[in-house]
Amino acid sequence: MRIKEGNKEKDILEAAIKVFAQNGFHQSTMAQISEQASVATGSIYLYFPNKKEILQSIFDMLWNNLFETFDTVTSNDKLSPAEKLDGMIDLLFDRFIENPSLAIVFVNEQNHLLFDDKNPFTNNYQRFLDRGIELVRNGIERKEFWGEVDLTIFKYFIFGAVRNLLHLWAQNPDKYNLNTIRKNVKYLMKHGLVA
Amino acid sequence: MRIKEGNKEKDILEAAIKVFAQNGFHQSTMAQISEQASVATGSIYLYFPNKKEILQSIFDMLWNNLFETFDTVTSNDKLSPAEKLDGMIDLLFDRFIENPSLAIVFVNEQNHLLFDDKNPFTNNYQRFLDRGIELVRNGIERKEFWGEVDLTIFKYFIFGAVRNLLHLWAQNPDKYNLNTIRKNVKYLMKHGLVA
Amino acid sequence: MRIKEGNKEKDILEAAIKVFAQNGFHQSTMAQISEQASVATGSIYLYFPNKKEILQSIFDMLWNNLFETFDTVTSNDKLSPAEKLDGMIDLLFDRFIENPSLAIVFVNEQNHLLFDDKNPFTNNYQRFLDRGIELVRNGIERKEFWGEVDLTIFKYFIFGAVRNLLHLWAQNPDKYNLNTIRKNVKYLMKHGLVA
Amino acid sequence: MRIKEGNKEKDILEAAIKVFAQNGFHQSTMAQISEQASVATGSIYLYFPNKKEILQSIFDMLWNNLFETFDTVTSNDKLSPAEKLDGMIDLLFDRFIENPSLAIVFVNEQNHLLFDDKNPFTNNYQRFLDRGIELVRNGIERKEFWGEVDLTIFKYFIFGAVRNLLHLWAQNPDKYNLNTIRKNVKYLMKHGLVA
DNA sequence: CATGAATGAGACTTCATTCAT
DNA sequence: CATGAATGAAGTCTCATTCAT
Repeated sequence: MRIKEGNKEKDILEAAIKVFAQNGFHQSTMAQISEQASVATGSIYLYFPNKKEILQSIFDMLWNNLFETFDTVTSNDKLSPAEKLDGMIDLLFDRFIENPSLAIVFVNEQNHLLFDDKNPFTNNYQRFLDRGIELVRNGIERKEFWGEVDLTIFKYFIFGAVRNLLHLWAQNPDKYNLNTIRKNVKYLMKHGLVA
Repeated sequence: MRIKEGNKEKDILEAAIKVFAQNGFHQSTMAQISEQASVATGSIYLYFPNKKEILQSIFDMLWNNLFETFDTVTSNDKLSPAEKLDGMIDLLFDRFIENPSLAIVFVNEQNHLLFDDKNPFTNNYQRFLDRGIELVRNGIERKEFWGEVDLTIFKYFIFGAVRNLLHLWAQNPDKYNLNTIRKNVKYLMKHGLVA
Repeated sequence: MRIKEGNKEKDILEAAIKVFAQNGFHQSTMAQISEQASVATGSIYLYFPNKKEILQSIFDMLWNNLFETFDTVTSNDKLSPAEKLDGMIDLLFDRFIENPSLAIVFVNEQNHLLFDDKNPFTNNYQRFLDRGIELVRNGIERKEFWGEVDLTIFKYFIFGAVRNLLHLWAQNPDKYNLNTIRKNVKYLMKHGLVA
Repeated sequence: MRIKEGNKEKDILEAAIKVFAQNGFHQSTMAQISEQASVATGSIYLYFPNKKEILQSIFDMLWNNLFETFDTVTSNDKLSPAEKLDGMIDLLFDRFIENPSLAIVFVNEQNHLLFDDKNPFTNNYQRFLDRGIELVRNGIERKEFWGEVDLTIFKYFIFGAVRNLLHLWAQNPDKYNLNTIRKNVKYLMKHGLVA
């Protein structure tokens, strides 16, 4: 038999990320993905039941991955809530810094999946964000954060901001310096615009 | 005489907003739009050359509209830069408060258009945002705002945040109070999380 | 608008009968049908939701039609049960005599539909056969028919015999004379082989 | 040593019969057959050149088998033509009584093969039936059978009847008693419906 | 001999767009 | 202007067959 050599599933996933990033999910065809992955079109279906599931898998991978690394940030008891929040920002940025295409897919296509049906990945996605919220709640209790902030609103506020900046960067990784972006985000998140 | 020929173009546009909001641009069909607009499918092509141009027009309308109302906020010389920024936030939120569907389309589909080709609307969209940037620059000069902030980054930061919160609200207008969201946004934008 | 001229639905149905007869249902493609009907492939879907439904419609038409003409045979009270059965044989043969292709489709493809799901046409198909059974039951009560015969078995016996003979004829309408076949069927049904 | 290499060809054939009976020839996949046979998909091609040939082989086997046992019935000179015909009916029914799946395949798929190309099995199939015809001709000569009967027509008549009844039974072997069916067939074949 | 991953041709179906009325 | 039937290109997915191991 022809042994499943290499990691064709991973090849396909990476090809899909590139293609989705370039054309958007709906403009991308299975043929494009298979070509990018140097694989026959039909072979994709050995690994994924359909096109949507490929996108799904990309996000599953992303959030599982992110969620797993979460503890590396928060387990350190010496850090203040604010520092831990900074750590989460770093986690996100670090995850994408090697892969701008993934950032673009993340920014553009996640909504397509979010409200469709109960997706398993939603769990880790939401769970990740909710851990962040815990940090904020903690900071409020310690009087380090402003007590009037609505936690859910903050969650969407900062997540939207980060997402949009990732998009800006990913669209043109050479033009914007991700570390500058990162620094600004951390500052604005904590202190806002007003001097 | 033809009774109430009304404004068929507007009917179509409004129908499209609803349909796009519900299914997303690519999942929406011309047939759905025409039905929602109570118009024959072929009639759409009397007003728009193709499907994409409908989306385009939605954004044109949106940003032209927004850009036009801009002066109402900034012409008042008694207001500080910070107050004017608040005014821009209000402008955005007010624009969507009557039309959650438009908010959803705005949030989900704008990216599809942004990097495609030179779109005319991009002008007013960018122009609107850039006026905001002027305000920030002004505030920095007056030492009211933090001087280290990168203007472009701030632009994307706050725009992403607002966009994501509009999405949250539009998805469930009865659950979240847009004014609470608005208040939080204004505060976080200016003072951040830290007490 | 382009008015639905002629009877395109009927054209497609007739084309499908020809194509199905020639290649069998599964070997037939929508493209073949559309070509035979002088219609664009996509147009078929204006009239039928999918390929299987075309086959379905063929049988619906066939059996509804047959069932409707049934009374012309049985309402005549002067006829004996045997004569009425002969009349049913005639009904069947007459239905196909103008359309050998329909006979072939009928013989080859009906089974594909029969056990799939509850098909509406099954009703008229079964109803037609069951009317025949009523005639037999009647004949038995009058002592005109052999009392030991199992009605269901007879139903399948004679129906299978007729079907197979229709196939023989339809495959080569010029070689076999349908009236000769018909005469033999009637005789064998009633008196069997033994002198 | 390779334990029980058994007869893989036979395994595949039997698996195919089951699978074809359940789904029909065209709905059946090579993968289903290989799984049912506990064999790798590719292995099927060591024994059969393609899918159609499997079906072919099933019928070859069936008719060769039937044809071989034929003499057991007709060589007995003490039997009348009518009794010999009964014997042929028995042959057929006995062949299927242990294997309803084979009956279903036989009934549903034989036509697909019959008019395709010159199939070798057609020989034994036709030869078998023609032997039956010889018996009828013989009976006619002896004035035991009705002289007006067209031999070919009778062949298709009785074969269609039997086939349809086998189908009825095979679809639900527990509901219908094959011996009752057999008895009815023999009677109807010889004496018909009329008392 | 045996395996089953890989292939790629081809089928069904959708839908933006056209155009005869 | 308006209509909606008709078009046909294009995309997703299936599956018989091949072939490297």
